[in-house]
Amino acid sequence: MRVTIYDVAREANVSLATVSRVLNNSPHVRESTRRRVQEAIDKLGFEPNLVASALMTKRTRLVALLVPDISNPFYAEVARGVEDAAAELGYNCVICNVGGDTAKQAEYVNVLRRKGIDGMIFGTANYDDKLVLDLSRGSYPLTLMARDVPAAEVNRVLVDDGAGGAMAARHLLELGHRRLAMVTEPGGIHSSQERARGFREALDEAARDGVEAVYLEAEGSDIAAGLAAGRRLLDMTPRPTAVFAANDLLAIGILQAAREADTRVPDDLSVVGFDGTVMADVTQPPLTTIVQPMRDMGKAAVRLLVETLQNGGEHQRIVMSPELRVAGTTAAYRPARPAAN
Amino acid sequence: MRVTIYDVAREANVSLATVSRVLNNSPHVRESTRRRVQEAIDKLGFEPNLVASALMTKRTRLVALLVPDISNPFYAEVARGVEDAAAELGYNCVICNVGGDTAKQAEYVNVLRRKGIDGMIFGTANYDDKLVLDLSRGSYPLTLMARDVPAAEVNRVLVDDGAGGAMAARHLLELGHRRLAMVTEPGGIHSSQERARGFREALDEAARDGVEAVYLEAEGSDIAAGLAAGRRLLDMTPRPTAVFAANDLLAIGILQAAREADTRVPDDLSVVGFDGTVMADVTQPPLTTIVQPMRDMGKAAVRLLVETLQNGGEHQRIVMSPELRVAGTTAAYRPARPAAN
DNA sequence: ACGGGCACCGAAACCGCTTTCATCCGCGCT
DNA sequence: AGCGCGGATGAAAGCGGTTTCGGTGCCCGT
Repeated sequence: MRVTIYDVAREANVSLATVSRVLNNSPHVRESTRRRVQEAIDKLGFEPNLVASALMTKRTRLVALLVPDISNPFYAEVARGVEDAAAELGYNCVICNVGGDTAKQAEYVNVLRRKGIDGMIFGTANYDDKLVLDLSRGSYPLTLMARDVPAAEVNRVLVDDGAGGAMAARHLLELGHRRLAMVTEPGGIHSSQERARGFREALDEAARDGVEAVYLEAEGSDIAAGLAAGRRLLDMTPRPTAVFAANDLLAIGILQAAREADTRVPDDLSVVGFDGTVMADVTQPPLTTIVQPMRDMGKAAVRLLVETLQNGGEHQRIVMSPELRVAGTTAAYRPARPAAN
Repeated sequence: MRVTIYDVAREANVSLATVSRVLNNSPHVRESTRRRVQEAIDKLGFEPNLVASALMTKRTRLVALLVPDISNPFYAEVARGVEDAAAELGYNCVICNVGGDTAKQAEYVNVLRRKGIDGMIFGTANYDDKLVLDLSRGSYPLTLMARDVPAAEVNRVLVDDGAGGAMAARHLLELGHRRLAMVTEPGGIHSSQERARGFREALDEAARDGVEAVYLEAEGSDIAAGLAAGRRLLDMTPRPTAVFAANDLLAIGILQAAREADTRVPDDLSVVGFDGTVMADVTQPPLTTIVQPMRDMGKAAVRLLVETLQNGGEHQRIVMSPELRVAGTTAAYRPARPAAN
């Protein structure tokens, strides 16, 4: 049987209450008794059972992170930030892969709450997520990551997707490209739409000198979808000279399509991605991309969550800025295509 | 105040004990009472507090996964498998990034135990990890992943690293390479040494026809370390025509070094990696590598853990086989280097 | 000398569930 | 009719802490 607070009390000749006070650094305990208790604790090697404590205090110091898929480098990077910050603040972090499955997500949330998890970070909410709305109404501590649910009363850590899209557009325009394409993620993925909006608006602003743009919706968010979209793109006439993909994986797929078609990147086609995961560093050439501060986003998410856990105050909203990282897949537009290589 | 088992008892006109029996599917309750209780539960929307239950049963249905870094694609993939299997078995999974820090790891283990985590999966043990040995002596449920601690009484899920190394060797020999190199991870990383051993032994076996091999220890396990090692490698005379790297990141670094040096892969240099992470798919050319069944390893690790959690039986040991995946970075040795391109 | 206030501490209730143990009841058997 | 038995149920004791509430003892002011 493990040593309990009771054993300590007896050893130190005090009551349970006093031991508990010492454990919790209550100010109302004489220095001499505190020392006596501490000695008993050390002598017996007592380690408080946090489950028991949680039953009374209703705090497990556990938070959950819900993501579509932890093996996706973007979420892995976010998770790293989350766990780092959580650990620093004395929390542990349970991870859940919910895929795209709403029912699964609800099930997770249910058991997590029963297990006493103090709060959650959603990296996976839909635009009008019913679950998030319900939780927020029940004032369960929440912070949303990267995806917003406008109607909910919760914390949020977002990235300015619109600004990111605009960065991509301006970068390509500055390189002299005038026939552009954008490949978006399918369906109602809000961030993808925002990126497209920012991209379009930045183009419109510069439209005086005849910029054309075509928008393609991919069938998925992964490399395969990017490959398919890339093929379609390269079949167009006239062909775009530059393309902006809503995430790195799509961009990588497009690189592969270009290689298939013997289209040289960046000579014949410039490509810009979005996210800035490690994957962008290992392509050849390395991918020019709009990078999100993934780790910092994760850290900020926990900080907000823990803040409301401890002070319960107003919900906060943090919007982070993405950054253009120019690498090898973008180059100045060259009007005359060189003779067949 | 949330509804408790006590409210249900009153509503259904039974005692707490009976409600508890219904909740736990105890056989000793008459069908009619079971139904009555169930109705009360539904009516009140009762959801059992698992913290309270854990206090009594000593089971939180929480397991922990300790890895050096979740943002490393290898561990992210493993984590995915772990979480999937855990969820299937009714467990949740807390993730910890321990880096290489032994003290940090001990600290994690300490608070996890206090929080009542049922068992742990170590993806991060050293060869003679003191902590693992202590835990195993205290018969705390454990399973080791990918890294072994021979002296410990625990479950383990391993990959046959030696066999993997041998596969790499045989593949390169079959392609006609005779001047080989291997780049290992630094220090006492057991798996890396095993891979080297398997590689060497397979070479020795075929050594009759004059095979040379050089072994290089990288300064780290990441791309940068691979790049540095690659540079050294390419400076050698005579230069190896094929290289086996102890992991994909090192291999990718070597590819980058080759590109710097205008050495064509696979024409002038064949490269084999180890792991089979997504990163191997996005290099150009895609990396030939020895793939580990990362997800399955994660799943198996949880299954063993949960098994000993529930039945407490003998500790098991599973050794999985890696597989050679031939992609674009390996090609037949061409004795005469073609004229300058 | 005496009342009031404060710092410190202990007794006991409590968090919400599980589990043991005793009780009760109905039934079959002799 | 009396007895033993087994299955269903309830009372109560935990699990290991936290927290409230009240009681000391001591110091201070008057």
